[in-house]
Amino acid sequence: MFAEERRNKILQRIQSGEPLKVGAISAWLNISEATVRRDLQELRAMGLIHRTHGGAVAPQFPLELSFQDREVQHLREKEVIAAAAAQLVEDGETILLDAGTTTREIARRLRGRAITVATNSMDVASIFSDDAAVQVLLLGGIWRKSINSLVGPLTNSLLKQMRFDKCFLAANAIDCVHGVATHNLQEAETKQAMLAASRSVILAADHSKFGREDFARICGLAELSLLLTDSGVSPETLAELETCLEVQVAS
Amino acid sequence: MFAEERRNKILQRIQSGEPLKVGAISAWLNISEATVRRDLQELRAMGLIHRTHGGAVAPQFPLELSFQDREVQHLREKEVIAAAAAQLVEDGETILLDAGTTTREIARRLRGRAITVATNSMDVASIFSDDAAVQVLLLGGIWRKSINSLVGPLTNSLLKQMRFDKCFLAANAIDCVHGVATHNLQEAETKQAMLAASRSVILAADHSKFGREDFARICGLAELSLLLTDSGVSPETLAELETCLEVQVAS
DNA sequence: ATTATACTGGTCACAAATAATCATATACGA
DNA sequence: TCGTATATGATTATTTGTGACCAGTATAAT
Repeated sequence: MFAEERRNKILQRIQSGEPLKVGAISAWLNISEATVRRDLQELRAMGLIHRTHGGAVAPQFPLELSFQDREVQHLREKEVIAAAAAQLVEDGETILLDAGTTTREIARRLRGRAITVATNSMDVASIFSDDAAVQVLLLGGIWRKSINSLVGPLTNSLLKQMRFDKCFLAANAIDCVHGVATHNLQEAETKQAMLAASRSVILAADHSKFGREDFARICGLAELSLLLTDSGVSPETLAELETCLEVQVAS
Repeated sequence: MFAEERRNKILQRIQSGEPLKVGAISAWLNISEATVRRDLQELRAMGLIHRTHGGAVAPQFPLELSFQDREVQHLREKEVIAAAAAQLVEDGETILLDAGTTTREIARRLRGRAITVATNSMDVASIFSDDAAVQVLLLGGIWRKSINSLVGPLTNSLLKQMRFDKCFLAANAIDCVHGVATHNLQEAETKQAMLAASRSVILAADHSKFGREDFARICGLAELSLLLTDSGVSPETLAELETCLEVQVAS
């Protein structure tokens, strides 16, 4: 039996919706499990099946493709940072929340508080959808569907008319020399406007963001009020950062 | 049973709107609660579910909105009106869509068109969440969660800075003498601002709205460019309306 | 407010599955 | 026939999924 033949047989059964185990295929076709795994690897590389631990199933296009398939990186760290961030917020304050997975975590911790939250992120806003305590002000703008947030000149001009107690900012890259940056110029502009509209600016960023550079510069570190990060940051980096601004390590 | 399979099962039940408890899932699938929590954590990280204490529910937005259809009154009429409304829109135009069930139907008919849609309704915006053709401009403002739209002085002042080709307006009450009205003063103000920001204003309203009065007046009938309604309107009412403005009966 | 209960995330350990490596067998062309 | 390339099977170290336990914390009841 040729390899090609084998793979077709496997593919057929899996595409019919039947989940197959490696051991079952091995016994069925009288080949070693190593070979089965190699076959499945091939099929997966072609996108014809979805590999799981122990076997394979048919790929589900309808669900997976329509949603953000990217998982949240460093979820643990973000949660720790978010908990610390929420403690910085006092009742009655007006808070500006940037778009991002970290700020989304912060939003979750702010549910039920007697505050006003302004944001340009649909994800952040949606967290308060059933929250009667938090008043949500959604900034207007062009809806960038890929990141599910509102950007553009309208968003920026809106921010010029407002003043917030605290702003929680997110960023992709933080570097002592080059400052804070993100990947998109338009987003960077919006973040700059947020920064200018807030009395106190707190950058919430896990340790993976440090020492990285990115295209669109937002601001220098000195312009921030506080840098909130997790304990994964190396002592050297931490020391270096602390020469530029106040740093709080959440744990 | 593979982890993937398990998560799909869980996801399916939760997305159907059923709130699930950790213990219930554990018993249902014969897995430990620890594993259930890890699964839910995965799904949450992907943004597919909303985690709560003790279990999980479907995320509020935008998933739910595009699927869940609240009971719409006069749906048949609204669909007819919406189809006619969509035909009035030309490619390249900038369209302003009011909040309301009729305008939501119009939005559905505009999917895939090469246009820019501005709206203060989260429901309307969400219809274009997976539409690459339509550029969506979401107006900012205070999020009134009960009607899922954005209102307030900010929304109104934003509209002053814009100019739209066409505006599709919704209203609760239409009367030849008393004009167009709705139930909420704040909403009425926003609708007035919409009216002022558009070259052409089309009021989309099914026949049940005629001859009714309501608290917050929006404008007189003469200020509208076109009244779009369904064939359920009585001949007398129709004749009366036509003395005030242009009327199109969709069928 | 205080207690009681339930849920949570963390760590550990165990088992299963995997990828990496090596050895062997087979096929093919020179 | 030989040498090479490819496929397969076996072995092993590593990774991953799972369940049990525990300390901390949120929710609910009083």
